[in-house]
Amino acid sequence: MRAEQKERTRLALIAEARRLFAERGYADVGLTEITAAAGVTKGALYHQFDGKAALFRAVLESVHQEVGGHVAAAAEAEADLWTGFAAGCQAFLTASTDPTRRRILLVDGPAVLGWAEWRAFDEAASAFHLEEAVAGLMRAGLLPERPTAPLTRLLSGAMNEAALWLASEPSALDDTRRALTELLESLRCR
Amino acid sequence: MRAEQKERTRLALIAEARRLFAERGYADVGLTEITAAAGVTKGALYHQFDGKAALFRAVLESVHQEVGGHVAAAAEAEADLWTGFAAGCQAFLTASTDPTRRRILLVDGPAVLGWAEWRAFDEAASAFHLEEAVAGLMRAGLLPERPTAPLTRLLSGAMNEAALWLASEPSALDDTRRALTELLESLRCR
DNA sequence: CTATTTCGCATACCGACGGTATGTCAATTG
DNA sequence: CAATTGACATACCGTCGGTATGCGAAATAG
Repeated sequence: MRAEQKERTRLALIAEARRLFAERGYADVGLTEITAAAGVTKGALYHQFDGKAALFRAVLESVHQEVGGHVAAAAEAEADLWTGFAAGCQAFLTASTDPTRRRILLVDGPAVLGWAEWRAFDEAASAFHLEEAVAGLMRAGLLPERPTAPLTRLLSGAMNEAALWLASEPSALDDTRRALTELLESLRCR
Repeated sequence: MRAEQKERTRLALIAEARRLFAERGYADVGLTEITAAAGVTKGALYHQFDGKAALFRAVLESVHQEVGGHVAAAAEAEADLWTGFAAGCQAFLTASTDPTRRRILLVDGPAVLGWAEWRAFDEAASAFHLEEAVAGLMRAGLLPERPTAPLTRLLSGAMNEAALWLASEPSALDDTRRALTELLESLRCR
């Protein structure tokens, strides 16, 4: 079938683009290199995507879905609401630190798509879980009742930055996980 | 004097580049437009800087210095150690939200220079104050004794993200300032 | 089983961009 | 005042993202 062939090309382009973007960054990778790695030509790329930014968007989407999946899985594996929340945060930290995701997700993402669009993706994936969790914890009396959005942004940013930092200081992993746990605990209602 | 002329050209290029980068982002502004706005040609630019990225580096440096100055001024205006810390954080939030700084500092900065180099700039300016403050608060017994670096990164990231978010939700300013204050207070030793 | 259409993709090409090599002229210096 | 420096302009190059067009195989109709 032709549709299968089309999908194969799409997936190959996304996979190779993701690999190269993760290694060297969006700006330093040309379409020629991506298409060559995927075994097609620029014509194929422009048949599948609206341009370089659109290809990046597709890559970012796959990254976001993976991260969101890890976060949700870790959170749901815990019975307790608070424990699930903490586990989700740690899972987010781990998933975002992964070198196949970090740069695409946290560095190039906002710059290429603009922060507003990047945030829309973030919201649809991992940040959605985070804000839902925050809201749930407030309802359960585990966090003080406040507007959820600002706290969610603060927490999201803290974890994003920590993930980037861990890339350059991998030995600080344990300390960082502890610091994150303590930060969350300090917010908890007693 | 010739040196004065050189400095004038440098400053004009930095000023115009900053304005344009802040408005439309690094990738969408060509050197032709920058040099035209500064009243010189590309030759002058390449005489002063090693390239587009080097010009951006100079721009980022000026932004960082401004932010660092605001943070330090706000912190030193308070007599109390903790109050100065909190004021510095709020000042950082305000200074980073400014549209002439936000995009350059928080979005394009990491993408253009790479996160590692961006962080070196951050460290030299505002993050230095932050980590010093955290260390001082631990010595004074106002924060639990822990490794300073992870907590500093978490706080820095939280404020960065909040600043970006405020750009799209300016009405949330008060809520966000409160949320930041409460976050800091919750960390404080009692 | 051919004729025709469809569509995934390759090829060839364009304008614009970042970057470089070279030229020029005023300010400095001895 | 001759020689030199250096701040800058001009002209040019290679490469990139993007577009227009054509081809050939698979799907579909008669």
